[in-house]
Amino acid sequence: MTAPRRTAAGDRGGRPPVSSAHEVAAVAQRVLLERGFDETSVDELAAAAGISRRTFFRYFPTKADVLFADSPAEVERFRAGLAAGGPADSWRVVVTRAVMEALRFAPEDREWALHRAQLFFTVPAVQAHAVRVWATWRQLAVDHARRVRHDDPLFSLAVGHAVLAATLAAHEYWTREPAADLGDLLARTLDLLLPPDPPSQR
Amino acid sequence: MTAPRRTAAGDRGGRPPVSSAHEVAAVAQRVLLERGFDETSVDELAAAAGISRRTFFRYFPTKADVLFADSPAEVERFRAGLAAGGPADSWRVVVTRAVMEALRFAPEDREWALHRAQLFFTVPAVQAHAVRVWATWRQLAVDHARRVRHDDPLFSLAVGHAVLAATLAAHEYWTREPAADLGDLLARTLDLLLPPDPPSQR
DNA sequence: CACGTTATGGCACGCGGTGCCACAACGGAA
DNA sequence: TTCCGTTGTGGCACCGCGTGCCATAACGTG
Repeated sequence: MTAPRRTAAGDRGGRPPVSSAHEVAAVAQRVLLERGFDETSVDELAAAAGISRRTFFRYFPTKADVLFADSPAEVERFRAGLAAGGPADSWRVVVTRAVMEALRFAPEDREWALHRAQLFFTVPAVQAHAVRVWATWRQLAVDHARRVRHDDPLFSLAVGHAVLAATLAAHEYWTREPAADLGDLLARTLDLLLPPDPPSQR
Repeated sequence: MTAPRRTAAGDRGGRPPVSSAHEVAAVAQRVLLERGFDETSVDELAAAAGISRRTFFRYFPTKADVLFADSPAEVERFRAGLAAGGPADSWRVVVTRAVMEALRFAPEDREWALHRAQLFFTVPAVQAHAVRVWATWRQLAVDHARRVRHDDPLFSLAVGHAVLAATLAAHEYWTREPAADLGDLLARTLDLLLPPDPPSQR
């Protein structure tokens, strides 16, 4: 019947892509940082990456998404970090470790991460989009908290929002004091904002 | 010269507005809730309010702004609440009171407030805009915290983000349990998320 | 009536984002 | 080789949001 499946061998067939999401993101990020987010149109980004405007929107559903190309990897690290916590570990420690692990970057990516963070707090459109992306983080944190306090949904929600608030506070401070270590800042803000262990009462 | 100032008497002159921001907001909010945010165009909102599309954008800089018509009043209540705290009051109590005071609504506005909260967590465009509006809240909270701990800017930032996180968590819970009292929820989430009083160490 | 003032509404434009479709570039089978 | 299915590409038209520009309407005052 119409042989829908390709034989085997690499699972390829059809026209090969002229580029990749990673390549386009790398070019676009550089251009966006150089010329400004709102001052750069998608047409310019596409031209810089050597693709058409229409193809750009196949790689990224939104102009802002090009700044979050590695977001899925971060989310996956966060998820793995939450799952890696042993039963003996305090949940606050588990969450803190997971956040720090998820947001860790290679030294050569530090400047890029800093620039991106600065975009969050200066360009409204980027910040707006970041909130939508980080909803996944929040949900993961909420699910994790629910496993600790399945009796108190408000507590779980608060934990989820606390994770985001701590992450944002650390990044905001970082943009003003770039010499600081983001990991240290995250550890401190999480310690400040994560609710304390539930008292043994009730 | 050219008599720039009108004589006196009510400070009026020129063509009178055909409507007001409050009237337009009331109509638009109803339509948006009935037909959905993304499914309603600005042309439809303008037509429903009896004004032109161009005039709509003079009343509100953005389609989403029509949902935040009373935001300035809330911000002002928040600011006043923060300033009203006596020196004997704990800063956590002051902040909690200020938030609850700012977000208090008349009983007849309860349903509208609930619907608006539901829009925050379902329509990405609204949530994105809310973040930008609430940056003012955060800044006020940060400034207030700085008066308590002027030595620790990271602490101040964390407080600011905690206020927003608690507000969001309370609203999110409220949208799922509309029978709950928003004030109670706010008090609980703020108690969970506001950092504890700085220990007397150092 | 002429004038300044203020609000309105129409028009054109740019930009982000989407649906549709023709076509290009690959592998495989006849 | 030719035909075919598959997959990526790019062009085009379209819609909605938001803005700048400008003509004009509606007021008060001289």
